[in-house]
Amino acid sequence: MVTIEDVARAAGVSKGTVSLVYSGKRPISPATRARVLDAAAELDWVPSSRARALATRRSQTIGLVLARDPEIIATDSFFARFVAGAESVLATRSMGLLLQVVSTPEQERDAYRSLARGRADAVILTDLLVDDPRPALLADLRLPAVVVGASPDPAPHPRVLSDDRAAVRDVVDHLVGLGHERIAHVSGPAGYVHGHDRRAAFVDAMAAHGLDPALVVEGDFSAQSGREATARLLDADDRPSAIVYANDVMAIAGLNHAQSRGVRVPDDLAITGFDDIELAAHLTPSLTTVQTDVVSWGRRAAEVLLRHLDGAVPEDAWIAPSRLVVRESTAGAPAART
Amino acid sequence: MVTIEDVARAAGVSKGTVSLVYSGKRPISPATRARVLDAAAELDWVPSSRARALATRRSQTIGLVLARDPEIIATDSFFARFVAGAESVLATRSMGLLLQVVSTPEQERDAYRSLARGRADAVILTDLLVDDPRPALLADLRLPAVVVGASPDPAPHPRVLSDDRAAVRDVVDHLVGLGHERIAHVSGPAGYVHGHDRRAAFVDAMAAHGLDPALVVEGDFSAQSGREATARLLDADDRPSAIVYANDVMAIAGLNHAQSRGVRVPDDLAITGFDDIELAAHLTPSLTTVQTDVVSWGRRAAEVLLRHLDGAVPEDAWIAPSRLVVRESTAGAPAART
DNA sequence: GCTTGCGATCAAACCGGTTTAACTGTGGAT
DNA sequence: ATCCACAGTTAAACCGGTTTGATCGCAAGC
Repeated sequence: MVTIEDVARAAGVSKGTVSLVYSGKRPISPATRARVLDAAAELDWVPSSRARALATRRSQTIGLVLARDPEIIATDSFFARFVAGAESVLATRSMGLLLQVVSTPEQERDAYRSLARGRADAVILTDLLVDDPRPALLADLRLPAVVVGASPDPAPHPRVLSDDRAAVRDVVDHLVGLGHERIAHVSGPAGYVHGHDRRAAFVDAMAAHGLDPALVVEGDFSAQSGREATARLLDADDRPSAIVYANDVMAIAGLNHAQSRGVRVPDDLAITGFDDIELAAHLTPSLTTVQTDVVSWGRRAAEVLLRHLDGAVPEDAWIAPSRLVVRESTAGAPAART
Repeated sequence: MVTIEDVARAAGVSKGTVSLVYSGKRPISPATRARVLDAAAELDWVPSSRARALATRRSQTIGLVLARDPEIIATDSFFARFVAGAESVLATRSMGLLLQVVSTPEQERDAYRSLARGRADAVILTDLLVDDPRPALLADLRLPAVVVGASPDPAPHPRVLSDDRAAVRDVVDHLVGLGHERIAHVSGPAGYVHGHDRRAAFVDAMAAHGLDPALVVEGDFSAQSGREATARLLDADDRPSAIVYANDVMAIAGLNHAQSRGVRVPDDLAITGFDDIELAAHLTPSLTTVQTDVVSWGRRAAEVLLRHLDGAVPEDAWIAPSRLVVRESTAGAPAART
């Protein structure tokens, strides 16, 4: 394996000089620079990132720890889009994204500790729990971080935020505008901040219209749970004329379940999703949903972190608010109730 | 930052001894071991992975370079499931998965070079192109690798394989069994080995039944392309009575397009997908498809790589063959043709 | 003519671990 | 009593870069 020493020898300089040629931290004469670069090219030398990481105390890596069951990550469209967005920014600095999937709280703690001890320069925190121990842990480990999505307000870390409340309000306004009054909500897991927040936004929006926001069922973002929640709502005495789902997957499963028991969508039941996954536009009926720009979330998170690492004062970043996309699943007024 | 030196001092031993306590490469007396562990716990010390990486020439990291447009990665269900599977194995050795997304061939080359220079101990190769330069590049860089899915036969790297041909044959057999004769195929991009192979398998299976395998349209796995390919097939003079899609997303988009022009599924047109994504079972009609265990792919790929790194002779691994899952989109015999 | 200043370079220390060759003390064999 | 084997430990070299204080040659300033 060829080292900086070999390059230095070939160019007739010291290794310090070779290093300076690459870092540019001190002036180097054009002649020397050329000799060094030639020698490096000749020997096909690339600096060892391991050695560089040790010397600079930077590993050029951002950590992302996912504390979920692998199967759930798999079905979650958020994950892949977010990672793609973050990477598109990190790549410009030739930084990498180090993924770790853990299943127990101890594993999670260890993962963050090992990241803090040199595997990563900073981490991205997603899926915040209502009482999440991680911000405190990271502050303790002195590991720079960015929090994606809402987090408790006196935030120790910069955040990437988007106004979901407005989008939820738009959805409810849209349905009310069509004449719906009994509107139900299938939420995400209440333990998560975003699930919690969207549900609160739904309750608020309903209250703003003087409607009863009691029809809320908790789901877990899976198709299975969307189907079950829908069944529960349709079995109720006074079934809703519209259901607002916290993501598209649950909405699609609900849509299908409704159709399978002869409930017509949108005539008997209006349905809205959240995310705007690729398939939402390709269903029968196509799905009214809220378009979230998850790729931008990833991009912004990476940007915030890079600025942070560059020494700037960490600042929250806002994403353009999610946008309601009206399609067929909410077309027309609700059928007259009996 | 507390170092191994501090721990050694606190325990009254040399740093070499501290190191040996953790690596277990030489016998250490129980008394010393206890003193060292106590001191480490007291000081809250965890070995620096950067220093360890330099000294051991191992970074405890597997690289995964994705040469695709970020937006496409996002829609691909393969990616998240595969990563989850791989991580579930790597986690047991506290290894990480380093992701890099690149968009140009030069970036790709650089990414692999930098991985080879210490960022990763090995890499996973997915989405092989028909004439992929990467196996040769990696061999050149002396970077251990595992290839996921088919690869040209005198393979320089161990592979993780699954018999897609059999699954495609099952699909065709199933449709022929129902009485279909004009069966079309919407393939994946022909530049990819797996897309190429599945298409070849389709052609073979049709030939085995003495049927004309000419109705093949190339797609790119996106919903958009599924819809367009379907439109083209349904516009043809002699439209097919069944369409075999190379993935579920294209199949669902095709299903929707057919329905939107009044073609009944499965009565007028039978449809099959490939992947068995979560939503496939939750559509109207639910989708007949091929269940691929992508999580296992990821798991096996990681296992092969770890064994390789442990010094074992690299060996190909086989995944249980994909399984046909019959649902409503192919129910019943085709309507009588006019 | 002698300092002063400065651009260019070098040697050595350093980052924080692992690994090796050598050393010590103890008990068993001869 | 002497030698040997061996478990337990250490000091020092090493991994491959970066960074710093010192050095050197040379032109400008007085």
